[in-house]
Amino acid sequence: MTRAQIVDGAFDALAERGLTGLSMRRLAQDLGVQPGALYYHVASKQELLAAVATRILDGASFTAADPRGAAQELRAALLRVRDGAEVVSFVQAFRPDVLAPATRLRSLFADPLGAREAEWAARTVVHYVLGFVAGEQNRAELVRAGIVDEDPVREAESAEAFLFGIDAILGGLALLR
Amino acid sequence: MTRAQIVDGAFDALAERGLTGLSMRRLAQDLGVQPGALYYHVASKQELLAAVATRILDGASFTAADPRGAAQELRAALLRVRDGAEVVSFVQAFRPDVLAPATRLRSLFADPLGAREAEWAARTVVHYVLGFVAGEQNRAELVRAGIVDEDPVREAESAEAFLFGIDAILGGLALLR
DNA sequence: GAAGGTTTTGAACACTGTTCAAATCTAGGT
DNA sequence: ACCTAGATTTGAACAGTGTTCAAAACCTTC
Repeated sequence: MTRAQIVDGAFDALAERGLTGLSMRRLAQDLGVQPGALYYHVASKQELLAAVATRILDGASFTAADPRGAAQELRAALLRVRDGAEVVSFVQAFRPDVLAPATRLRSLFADPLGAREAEWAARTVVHYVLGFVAGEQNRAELVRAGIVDEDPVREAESAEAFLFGIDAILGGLALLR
Repeated sequence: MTRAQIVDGAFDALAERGLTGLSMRRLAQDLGVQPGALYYHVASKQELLAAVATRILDGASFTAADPRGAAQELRAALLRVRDGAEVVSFVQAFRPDVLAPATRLRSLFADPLGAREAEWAARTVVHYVLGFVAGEQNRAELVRAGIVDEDPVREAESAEAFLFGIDAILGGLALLR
């Protein structure tokens, strides 16, 4: 039993059962081990979730040269796994450096803007992306739980809606150069 | 013991001890009652938090005629109570209508934009405000817990940073008219 | 004072994350 | 082959969570 196996298991459990279905006990059960064994390899559930969040963000290569593409990459990576945005948001709360990948985003703004403003610009984009995708995935969870009905129109338009906001933000940032 | 008293107690407990310090048992203890008694007046903790979130948002009168002022009002209301943004975000996840006050925001965009776009614009602003304030308050919690040091510079600039993002978004939205 | 409805209790259920001494397993060295 | 030392795992417990529900207590109204 290695740490990597545990992180993998947590990632898979998250993808399959969502964040509410991811408990240390259930994870241990999946791995065929007692709960206490996990704590030899992992300090806490928070630390484990931080590793999972990093794995989620690894899905975004952040190769795009423009902020628009980077934002789309980030959204895609978050959407790839159930509750992805919520996990990243949660981890960001106590480990703000999880979004170090977003440093790339910041540097994309560094040209026209000052250092401080580039930081603010990157954060603006990240807040929006995280909030938007969390909203998408939350709705998906409500649908899955049968609390609200599916909304095919909204789903079909979600990419368009996302880009509407991104383009507004980026357009506004361009004005502030 | 009335429902209003329970919501008040929950609100006060939230303001004093934060979201992690707000349990049904502790709340019952504060009110000098057994935990089970709460469930005669309140269906669940989720429902209770929804009521608390509504109370938090009541702090924002949303009288401002411009989106910029409305966003500042929303931020102020969230900042008024500890973990305010997180609570509202959480409630929004299963009761999207909590931000019905933001309907006002949407109508502010309805003039230059179409109905669909006005909705997207309002959501963009709300995502940003919620994310930004959650970030502020999370940092405050980390400071309170002694995990990170205070950052007076950042704190002093937070209002400026907030408006930077808001102005970028609103400026960009104005371009899309 | 008795009846009836409203509210509270007290105890339990089924979970949660986490800790830790004791048992087990796995090398390495003699 | 045996033994020792270190690395893992177990099993049980601790302290907490939200929630339920029969039974008790409390009001009111007749």
